[in-house]
Amino acid sequence: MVGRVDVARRAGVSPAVVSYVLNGSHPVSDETRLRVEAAILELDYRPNALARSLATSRSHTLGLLIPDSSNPYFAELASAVEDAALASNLVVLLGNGADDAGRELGYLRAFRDRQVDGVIAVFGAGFEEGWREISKRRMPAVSLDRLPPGLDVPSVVVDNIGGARVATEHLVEHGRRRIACITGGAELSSARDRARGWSEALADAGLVGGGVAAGTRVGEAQPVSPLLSYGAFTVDSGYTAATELLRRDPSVDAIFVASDMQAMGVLRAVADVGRTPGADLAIVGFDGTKLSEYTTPRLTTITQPYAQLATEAVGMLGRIIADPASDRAAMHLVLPTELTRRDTCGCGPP
Amino acid sequence: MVGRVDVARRAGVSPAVVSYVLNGSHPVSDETRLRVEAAILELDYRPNALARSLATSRSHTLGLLIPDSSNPYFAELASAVEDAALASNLVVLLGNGADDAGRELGYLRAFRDRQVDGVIAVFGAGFEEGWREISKRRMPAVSLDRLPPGLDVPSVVVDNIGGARVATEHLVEHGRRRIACITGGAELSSARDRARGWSEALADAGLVGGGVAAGTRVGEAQPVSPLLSYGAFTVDSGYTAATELLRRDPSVDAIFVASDMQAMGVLRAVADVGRTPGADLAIVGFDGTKLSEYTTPRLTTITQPYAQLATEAVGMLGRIIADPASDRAAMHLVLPTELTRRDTCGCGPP
DNA sequence: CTGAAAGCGCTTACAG
DNA sequence: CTGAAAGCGCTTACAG
Repeated sequence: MVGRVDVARRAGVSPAVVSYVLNGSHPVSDETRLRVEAAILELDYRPNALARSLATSRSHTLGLLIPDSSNPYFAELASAVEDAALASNLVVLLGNGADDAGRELGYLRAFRDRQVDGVIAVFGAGFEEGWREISKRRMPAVSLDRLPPGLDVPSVVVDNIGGARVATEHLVEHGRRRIACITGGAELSSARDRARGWSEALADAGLVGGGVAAGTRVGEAQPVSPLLSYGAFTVDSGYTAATELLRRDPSVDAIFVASDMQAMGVLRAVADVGRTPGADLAIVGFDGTKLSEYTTPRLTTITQPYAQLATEAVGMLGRIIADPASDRAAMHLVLPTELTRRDTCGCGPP
Repeated sequence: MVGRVDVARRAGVSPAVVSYVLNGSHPVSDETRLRVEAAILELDYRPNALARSLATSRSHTLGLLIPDSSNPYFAELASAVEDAALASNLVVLLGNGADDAGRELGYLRAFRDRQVDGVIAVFGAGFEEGWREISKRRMPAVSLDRLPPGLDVPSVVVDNIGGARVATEHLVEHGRRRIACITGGAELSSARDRARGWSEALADAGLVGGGVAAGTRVGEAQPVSPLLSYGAFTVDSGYTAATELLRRDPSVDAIFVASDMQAMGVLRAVADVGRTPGADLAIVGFDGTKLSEYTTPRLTTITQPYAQLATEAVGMLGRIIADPASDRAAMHLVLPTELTRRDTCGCGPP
């Protein structure tokens, strides 16, 4: 492998000078610079990033922790983060926590060992242990998509309560009266806040169904309403929940589903029991994944601003890296969502 | 940050000894080992992987290049690779080529600069330039999911021709006579081979529609049959292609769609024109993504062995890394697919 | 503007 | 079994 020394020799300068022209941090005469640049090109030299990182304490690498990278929603989110990282000249080290606290912690350590400049984490099972590790190691980090239970950490999330309210209100506008909610894991702020928004909207409309034990912490959230079902943000979970819900209470005339993946499962379950989405059962999802546009019928959903979420998260991380002493507790960003009207709510053909 | 020297001081030994117990590569007295281990625990010391890599020339990091990581099929494939990598104690550096040759090359360089132990690549647009870079830099690498046009490189792929044949034959068994094919980009071996399998099955059954300019290279593949449509492995592409196809030729009674994502778009298009999948139009997809189980109607598809593909790819890469002089040209693996019968083919309710 | 030298945090012959 | 020392490939004061 050709190294800096080879370039120096070829250009007839000292190795240090090669670094100087590489980094442009030091004055170099034009004539010398040209010779070195020529040598670099001729030898097709590329500096060893590891050695450089060791010397500079900057790896230009970002650790990204995702709870389930094969889930299309997270895949879209991760892809957006990667784009934003690339724009900041950062390469992504990817960790799929697989909703396992041990695995999440393992990746966090692997990231730290490799001296990532920072991490963007969507924690699953191991939020508390994970964040403790991050704090202990003083790693720059921002929590994306969800908030840790009871911890004050830099975060970028969407207005889950607001989005869920809009979704539910839209269902109410369509004349629905018995509106259920199928959401994700009760330990996730995103899942709980979406249930909360649904609950609040119902209360405002004078409808029954509310009561989510709002503001609860891990373990405390209970499906206090028979119309509310906690599960997981997966297709299977949505399928199971809807099957169960419709069996238990056929009078349900609408469902706010807190993720598109679950909504796809719900659509399947609804077809199984012979109901017609958009007609005798209105449905609104959450996420606005690319796929939501192609379901049959088309899914009405709450669209998240992926690119913006990613850009803001990377930006926030950049600020923390630049100024480690910055007040991280004050870094919280909540982005708005948007209602995308399609067919399952009743706006279009069933 | 606590370093090896701190541990050494605390344990009352030389820094070298800390390395010895860390790596277990050198004899150390039990008593000393215990003292060092205690110091490591007390100081919560973790070795700097960058420094270690610089000294050992092994980064325990793998570069994974994906053409579109937000596409659910690739997300599942990437996730499988990550699992396999983890099992081999490798962390994944992820690059989303975004079907852009320049971006692919950029990631390849970023991987090399960071001294990845090897790369697993699913090339999009820049197969040739990308592989040239890999060869020039002598990076251990294996091509996953597709073969480069005209290049002999280590690869792990699925039996695309065979799978497509099975899919098409199944359609024939259902009594279909006018069977179209919607596939991916004509420059991709996977897309071409699936079209080829379809064509061969038609010929075997004495049906019209064949002719894919089989064995073609980039740019030469032409949609020689009006029943064959090249596009891209995305939902939108599938939607567009099916809309166009059904408008042009309403007599089509079946479609073999070469990817599940496209099939989801096809399902949407079919609903738009008022046809009924599984009844007056049979459909079989390809990939066996998790989502395919939840479409309405349920998608019959050719299932790929994700975990096995990933494990074999990582294993092959491991062999190349272990023995750089190994005969890479001889490393080719083709795994079988499986027909998953559901509803869109006519086996189940429409 | 240029270069010798120390340092980044490890590994690993080699000598003792 | 233990340790001093060279080396991995860079960066960056510091002196000239």
